Amino acid sequence: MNTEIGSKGKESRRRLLETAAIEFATQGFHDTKVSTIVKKAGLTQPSFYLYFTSKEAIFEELVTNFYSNLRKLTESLRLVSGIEQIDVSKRVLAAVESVFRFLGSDPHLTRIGFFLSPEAIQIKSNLTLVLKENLLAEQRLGYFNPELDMDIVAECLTGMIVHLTNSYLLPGTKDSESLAAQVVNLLINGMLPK
Amino acid sequence: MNTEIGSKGKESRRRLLETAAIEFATQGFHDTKVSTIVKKAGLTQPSFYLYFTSKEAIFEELVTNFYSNLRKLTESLRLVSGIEQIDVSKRVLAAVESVFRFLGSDPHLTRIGFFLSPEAIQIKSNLTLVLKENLLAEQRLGYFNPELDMDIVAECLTGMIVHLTNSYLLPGTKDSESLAAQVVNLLINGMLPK
Amino acid sequence: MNTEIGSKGKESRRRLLETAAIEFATQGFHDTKVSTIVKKAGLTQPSFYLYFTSKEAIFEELVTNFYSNLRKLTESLRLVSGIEQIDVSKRVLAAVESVFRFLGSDPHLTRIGFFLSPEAIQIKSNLTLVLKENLLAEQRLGYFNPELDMDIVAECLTGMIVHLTNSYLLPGTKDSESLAAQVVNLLINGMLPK
Amino acid sequence: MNTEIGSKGKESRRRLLETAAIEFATQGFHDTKVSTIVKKAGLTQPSFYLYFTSKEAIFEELVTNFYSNLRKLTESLRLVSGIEQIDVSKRVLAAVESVFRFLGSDPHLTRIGFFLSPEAIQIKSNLTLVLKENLLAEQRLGYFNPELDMDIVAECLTGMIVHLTNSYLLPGTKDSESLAAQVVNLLINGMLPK
DNA sequence: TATGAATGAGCATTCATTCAT
DNA sequence: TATGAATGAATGCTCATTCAT
Repeated sequence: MNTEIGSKGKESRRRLLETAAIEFATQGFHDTKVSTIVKKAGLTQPSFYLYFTSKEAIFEELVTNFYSNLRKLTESLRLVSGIEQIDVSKRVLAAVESVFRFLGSDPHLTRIGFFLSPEAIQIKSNLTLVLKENLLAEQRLGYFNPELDMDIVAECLTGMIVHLTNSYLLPGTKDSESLAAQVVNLLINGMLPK
Repeated sequence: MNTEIGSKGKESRRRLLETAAIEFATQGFHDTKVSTIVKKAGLTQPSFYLYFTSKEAIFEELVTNFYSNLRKLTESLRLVSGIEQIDVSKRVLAAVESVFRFLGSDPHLTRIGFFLSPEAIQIKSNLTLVLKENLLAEQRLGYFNPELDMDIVAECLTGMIVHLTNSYLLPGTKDSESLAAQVVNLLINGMLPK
Repeated sequence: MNTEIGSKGKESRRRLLETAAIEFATQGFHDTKVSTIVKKAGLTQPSFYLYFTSKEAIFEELVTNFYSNLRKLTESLRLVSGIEQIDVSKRVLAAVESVFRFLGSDPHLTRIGFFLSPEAIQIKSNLTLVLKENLLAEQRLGYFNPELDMDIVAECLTGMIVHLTNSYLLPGTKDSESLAAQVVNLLINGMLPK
Repeated sequence: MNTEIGSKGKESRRRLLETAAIEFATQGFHDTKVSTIVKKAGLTQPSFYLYFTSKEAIFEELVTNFYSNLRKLTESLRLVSGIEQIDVSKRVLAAVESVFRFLGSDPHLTRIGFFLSPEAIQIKSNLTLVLKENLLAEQRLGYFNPELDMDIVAECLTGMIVHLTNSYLLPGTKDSESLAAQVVNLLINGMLPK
């Protein structure tokens, strides 16, 4: 931990992170053994501790990576809301689509951050928050029913996204675009016949 | 060894299940120790194995309990759909409300069955299935937009229910009735202004 | 750690303490392995942790045992000082002799308490203190040179005792009585010819 | 690999020895890590093995340094005994004083040689030996009580010196001169009133 | 029905040491 | 003369589980 890490070390460290992500995502935290990680990364146990202080630490780093990526996404969502778009549906659709695309971009990390980490609740609520803000802005502009409690709406949207991610996106059964389209259509138009 | 369990034994067994449910729900499977369960249940470790063959077994029994309760609920939902009700909203509301009430009735078991068990996906899909069937029936009767893919709608509904359960119901922040009302209103009417 | 310890358990615990004392005394703390202790005590590693929370804990218990035995001795020395004795030499001799006898009674514990434990300094200073008090009492009664700094004298006496214990008593080269006699004679009469 | 050590290398080697002495003296052998030594010496682990074959080796070298310094001292003590001095007390005092001064000159090395090394007993007995020889010479000249067993007297003197070194000299509470004065006075005159 | 005592199997972590450069 | 990277070999400790009573 003392010595500076050169390019070879960085590569080893990267490989450990990558392998660990797969293991954690598929086996869970406890059933993932340090011995397995290093074996699959082509290293030995002591090397692991050259780069990470503990099994907890590498897990936490993965969670943090996911979280900070998610934050970048939510930042961008906040900005997008200002950009002009033809109609509300399209604007919301674009947002939800980008969320699904993000979640599908690194399935292992998503599984870890959303379903395995103790901070999952906090992480999800970060997403909920930005969704709510955008929805509130639209509501103020008169695009949405003013009686809706946007706290709940945002939670519902998060719930749908999380669940569909688990059911269709991570297994690869459906793609981000079609999921987003259906979620947004349902949410905006409701179920009643036209 | 294989003698029938008397009343005292039944009581011990019940206490173990009860304690285990709390521990599993709050600590997770791996961080729950058999030693802790028995200590809190006022027994010793060997006694545990008088009633359960393993730590996995008691966990599985809790999951099974949750699952079979859920099945009873879904059976009742199927029946209810036949019963006459003034309008669609009321019928759907009644269903969603009963689901929330069920999920809130034993929070520890819900947490275990929905969030901790490896069968969580299967269990949720059982709920999704019955929701879908009911929605399909209404759709066939013309109450819902015929273009809606009820598979997705049901998954979305499940997603909302699961997430709100986690965010509001289990922590006790909101009650089943208000949660159900808001979910159903949103789902049926959508977000557009009237 | 939870369950009450019955007679069989007490015996196992005693055996572990006994074995550990030998190992620590002969190998030192770090070179004593828990695996060795349990093997020599006829047990397995987990059993060790049934009775002691850690390797540090069993070591500390041995140190504490030594220390509390020593305290009993020093208490008795304090009392003895009141008892009438023919002359000073005899009184001092009796005290020093009892110290040597104590130190020789459990050589392993003595080695641990005096030479291996981090509290060794404190433990020795406890002995020094009681020696000083007794010497001071005699000095006040006019039996000793009033110019002597009894702090230093007591430290010197402790130093002699500790060193001779290490050089002659623990190896078994000389016995308590002769060691005490020579130390006391030297200390009281000095080296000058009569 | 086997090249001579240049001035830069000598400096590194010296720094390692110096740092190691501090670490060993304050942490003990096992709790001193090679990684810590090199870090504090501003080097890396492989460099350590450029100068010392093992952790044991550097420790041994420190012990040897102490031992050979001590031998120089004992040689000088042997010589001094021939030099004329006004009276016995002064001669003995000079000897004890020089011992204390030596022991106080490099506290870390003293701690290592006297209290940490496995050869501590042998090292101390070297000191004891020369003290005994000097005392015996004086005794033969009639300056000391002919009945005294000089083996024991020398051991006692060593014990006092060692203990006072630990209690007062190394902590810096008292200086060599006053310690020597009190030890010698006590030893020569004894405790009885004049 | 219950328990005091014991254990097999495993796991994270540490550290002195070395290889290749 | 120096170091980034890596490792062999241990070791303390935990936990679910069982034996004998």
